[in-house]
Amino acid sequence: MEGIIIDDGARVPLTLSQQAIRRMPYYLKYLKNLGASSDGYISASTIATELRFYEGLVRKDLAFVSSISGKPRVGFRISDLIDDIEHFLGYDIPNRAILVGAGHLGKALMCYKGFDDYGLEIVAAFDSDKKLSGKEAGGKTIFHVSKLENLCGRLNARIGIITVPAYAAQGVCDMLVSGGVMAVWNFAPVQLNVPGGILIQNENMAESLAILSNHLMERR
Amino acid sequence: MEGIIIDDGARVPLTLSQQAIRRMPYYLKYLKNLGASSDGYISASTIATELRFYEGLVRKDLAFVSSISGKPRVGFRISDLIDDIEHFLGYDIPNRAILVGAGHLGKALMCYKGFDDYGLEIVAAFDSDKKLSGKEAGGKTIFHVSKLENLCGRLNARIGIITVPAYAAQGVCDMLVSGGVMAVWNFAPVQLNVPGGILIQNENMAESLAILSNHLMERR
DNA sequence: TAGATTGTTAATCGATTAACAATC
DNA sequence: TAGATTGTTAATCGATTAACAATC
Repeated sequence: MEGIIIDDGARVPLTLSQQAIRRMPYYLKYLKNLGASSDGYISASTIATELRFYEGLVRKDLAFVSSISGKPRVGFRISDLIDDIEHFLGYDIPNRAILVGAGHLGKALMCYKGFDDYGLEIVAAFDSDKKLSGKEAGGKTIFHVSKLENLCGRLNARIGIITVPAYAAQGVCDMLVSGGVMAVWNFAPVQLNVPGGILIQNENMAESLAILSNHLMERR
Repeated sequence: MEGIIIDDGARVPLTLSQQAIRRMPYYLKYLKNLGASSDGYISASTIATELRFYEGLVRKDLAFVSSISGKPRVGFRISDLIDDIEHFLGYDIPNRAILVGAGHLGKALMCYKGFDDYGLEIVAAFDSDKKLSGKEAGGKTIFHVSKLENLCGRLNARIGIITVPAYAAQGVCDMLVSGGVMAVWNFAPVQLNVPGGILIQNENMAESLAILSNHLMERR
């Protein structure tokens, strides 16, 4: 089993699985909602019960991100856990992003206030429609897509968000990569090709709809 | 190994894994894009290369949804595959849905044209803001949320789409369930509780952002 | 102390990946 | 025939789940 061995012989995996990373926002949200009592303590067992995860799973997840061990009979200090998870997820250092495709979905994302909580900051948007150039949505300016590669680096954007139609997505992706982004959040229903080291995170609603539809089929 | 044994002794799994279901829209999209040559044939090997899946995986997936076997040296008839996948996903019988929460994201979904392709039809929307009652977006009427439970059944909606803030999501979910939906597409960042038999499909952007942010952390 | 909670180790499960035999 | 493609079987991998020993 892969892992690093630290001083006292304990063994910790080198990286957290994607699924485990996906669980982190749920822990964070739950812990933050405890709010008032946030100078208190909480046990992994309680978290597991509330979120319907297995206890061992929660313990493993927390052991990985937590800077300190939980105390037997007491649990973890809530405020410490919150800090540790936010640090692990990098929410303390906001990630700058540019968005391409200022249609309905693109504008909805530009207007969404909640990204602050997730350390995401959309700094500008781009669209191929010249009528949109110079317009604003959610307080962010929309530029013509021809300015993308130039502005991307100057804006210091590390994330590109793609909300264009499927047929245009690969072209946009290439521009984002040459503009210097290191991760792409792709809402278009296509598999994008990128050089190694660039992360593609697909938010493909077609996937979700496939699961929903399949479930309804089975219920007939 | 679980499975049913059919006449000729071949063994086929009873259900397709969630991951496999998620791959279906990619197959479908790719096959449809072949367009012009769609009275032709295609091999699983070609599909695998194009979509960057393993050959065996593609074969297993296609064997499950395809009504007929592929022919050695020839492959599958494209139009047959398209029909089979659309049938498997239930895209030939549109699923009626109601949406709750006509904010930016809710409106974006109401205005999105692409759902036709995925067999989803949003028939109405609901919001707690009385100023929105009677308004329209994407050609669909917005009703006050107090009418939800009554209208849900009458509209024959089987899917409920939740685009309200996190704190309101569970309440909305309960209404949808008592209104008779059998599946919930949840955009709020919370784990919803539902009775057995109801499917919850989470579209939690916080999960994706966690992965993006974690990747950028590691690149530093 | 007894017991709640911790972290760890081993077993199970399921999907992916690789290797192979069958078919036209 | 030789070879491309098929479907199947076995090996690998990794995550979840269960069981357990350690700690205050």
